[in-house]
Amino acid sequence: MEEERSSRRRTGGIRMRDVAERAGVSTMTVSRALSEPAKVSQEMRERVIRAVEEVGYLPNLLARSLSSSRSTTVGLIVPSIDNSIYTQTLKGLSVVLRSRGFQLMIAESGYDPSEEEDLVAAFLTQRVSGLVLHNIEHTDRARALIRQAGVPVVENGNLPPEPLDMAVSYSNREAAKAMTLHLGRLGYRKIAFASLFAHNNDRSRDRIEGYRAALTELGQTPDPRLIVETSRGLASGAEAVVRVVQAVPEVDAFFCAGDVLAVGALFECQKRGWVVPRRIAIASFDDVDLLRHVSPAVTTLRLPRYGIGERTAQMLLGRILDDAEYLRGSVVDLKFEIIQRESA
Amino acid sequence: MEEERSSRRRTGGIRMRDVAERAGVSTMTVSRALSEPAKVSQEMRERVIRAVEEVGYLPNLLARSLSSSRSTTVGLIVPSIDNSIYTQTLKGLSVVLRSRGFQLMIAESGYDPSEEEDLVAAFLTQRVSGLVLHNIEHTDRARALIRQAGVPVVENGNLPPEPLDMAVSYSNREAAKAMTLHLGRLGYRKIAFASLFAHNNDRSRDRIEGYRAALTELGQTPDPRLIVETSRGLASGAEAVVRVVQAVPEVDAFFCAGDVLAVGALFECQKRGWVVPRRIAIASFDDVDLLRHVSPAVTTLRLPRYGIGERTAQMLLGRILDDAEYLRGSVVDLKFEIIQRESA
DNA sequence: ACAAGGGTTGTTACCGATATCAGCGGAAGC
DNA sequence: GCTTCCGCTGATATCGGTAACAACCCTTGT
Repeated sequence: MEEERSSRRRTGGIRMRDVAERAGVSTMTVSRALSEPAKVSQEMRERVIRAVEEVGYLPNLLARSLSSSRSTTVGLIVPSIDNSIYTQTLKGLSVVLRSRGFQLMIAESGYDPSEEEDLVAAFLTQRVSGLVLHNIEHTDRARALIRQAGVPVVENGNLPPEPLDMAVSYSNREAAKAMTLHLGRLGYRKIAFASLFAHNNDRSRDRIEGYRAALTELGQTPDPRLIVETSRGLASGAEAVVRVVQAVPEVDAFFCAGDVLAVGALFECQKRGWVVPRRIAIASFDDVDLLRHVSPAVTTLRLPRYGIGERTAQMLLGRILDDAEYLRGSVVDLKFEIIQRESA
Repeated sequence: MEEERSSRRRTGGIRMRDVAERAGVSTMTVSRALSEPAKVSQEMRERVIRAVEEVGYLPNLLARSLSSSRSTTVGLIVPSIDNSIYTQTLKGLSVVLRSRGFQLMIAESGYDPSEEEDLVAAFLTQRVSGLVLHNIEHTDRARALIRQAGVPVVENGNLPPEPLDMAVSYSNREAAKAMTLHLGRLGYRKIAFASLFAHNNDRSRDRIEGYRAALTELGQTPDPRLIVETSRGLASGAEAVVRVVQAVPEVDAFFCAGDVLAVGALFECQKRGWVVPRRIAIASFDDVDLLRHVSPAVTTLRLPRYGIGERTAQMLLGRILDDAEYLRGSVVDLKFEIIQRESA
């Protein structure tokens, strides 16, 4: 005559105890059979597996994580979730994490450091076992929270001078510099640069800096009229061309800090009947399929988006699962590549 | 002389008990002050809040969820994470969920129903309190798992004839049909259709069906040579044009089942010196910025991508937080819109 | 034959929170 | 004045697992 002695009504489904009773063993044996099969005899393992299937048991990861103080989720914070540049990195992360049974939680900060801070807190509250941040700039409290929680973190939008923990990226500064130098070597003298808004965006700022550094190296003094800040989108690229041309009609090259901007710029030039690259060269940041298929095909930088995600996940897992303390402080530079095509 | 009586070493950070001791109250008062402030006196509330800040307490959501059998995470499964069509929906979901303190977990099934099943199990194991699926086709076990878990689900890639629970989408069939009819009314007679692979893809299949239905309504017999199945990407769009033109040179309209395909097709036509829409019309599925800015601007379907995410999240939250049982079984059709431009 | 030790399994005490119900003081009702 | 009720707080059991250690069986060494 079994009686429910608990005053608290059970809500959930089948528990480990049910499996244990069915298999005629203790819950510890079930737990071990599922989590550390090597510690259990062949026979027990099979009996447990069978019981699991018979009763349709799904482990409760909340309970497991709470008890073992170890979770299988990783949090990702990007500035803006609907920006296509993150999808490749996201894919790389997802593939590697999933292969080891980890889940990815994603959120967007809207380029707002204080929102990033809130999200860090929210993720820590969820007890993620790792964090991925796109920014390399963080509020003091965000840094403190992360340090206090002792959670491994990878920054991956840029190479941070002082990494929070680990970092995987390419150098925005060096990439912008390399392309600008490349244009200079090709003979272009009046190289304009269309930047995305640099407010709360370390990537944009570094790109501008790289551009400036290259000009200096080319023996030029950066001309502020050749630098325009704009938002994302095709229309912005077009508008950027208009603004620069108005200020400096003799501009002969246009380097855009984003693929979409470059396409917008290209369309605008074509609308004006300007032959690219004869009248004006165009170069882009970040390779996408589109840039290879427009005419003329656009010279651009290939960034290791997928690899960043992949490597980020590997390092995080190394720290979480294999306790690879030697990874702490690693800053991995995955490099970029200039793709020379017809537009410059 | 306090002594650690537990044999198990504590790993975590500051617990609710620490806050309670600091504030000189019981953990229940802390718990209530944080989760149900109305049930606690003004004074206690303030004392607790102060103690929380002083000791730097972050609640443990794993423990909360386990104890209350209520979680604040929602799982999203998409066929392919690096497809840009999901970003708007993802954004809509994210914004609404976050506003109510929920986190989004995301995973990709790779168009594989059995992988979807595994992911459903993985998410249920994580005790998500809601699921969002892009597919409307699922394995029997996936359906069973979901039913057994009693978790609210929204399907949102298509309108399902038999919803698992709730659905928010537009009708792929009706959209394809509407555009095809539109082209027919504009006077085009030989309308080709470029489809994405239909294997394990209900959306693709419904689009083809809609196209067929429209032709029938136009008094034509669908010509299999005018339907090509292809993969994603600009190159595929171009190649699709090549294949159709070879088989049916007199084709006068080309309806593509995806924005990227349409651009690829447009480029190919221009490469061949064909005037669009004079020689051949082009129409696309799904609106993106690019289609408005190419020349000629491409006639397309505007799909309620963001709204789907938003509404999906609202319905899920309704079920989870407000116990809105009346939502069960709802299928919301958010409609589409034909954007008439120059290419057709 | 007996102690030592490895491999398995079970018992018990937690992980960090919340549900439930009891207790307590003061206002309201008669 | 005394009972009733309400608002607030706390004690205790529990959510579904795992850590740590004890217990047991059997093999091995001497």
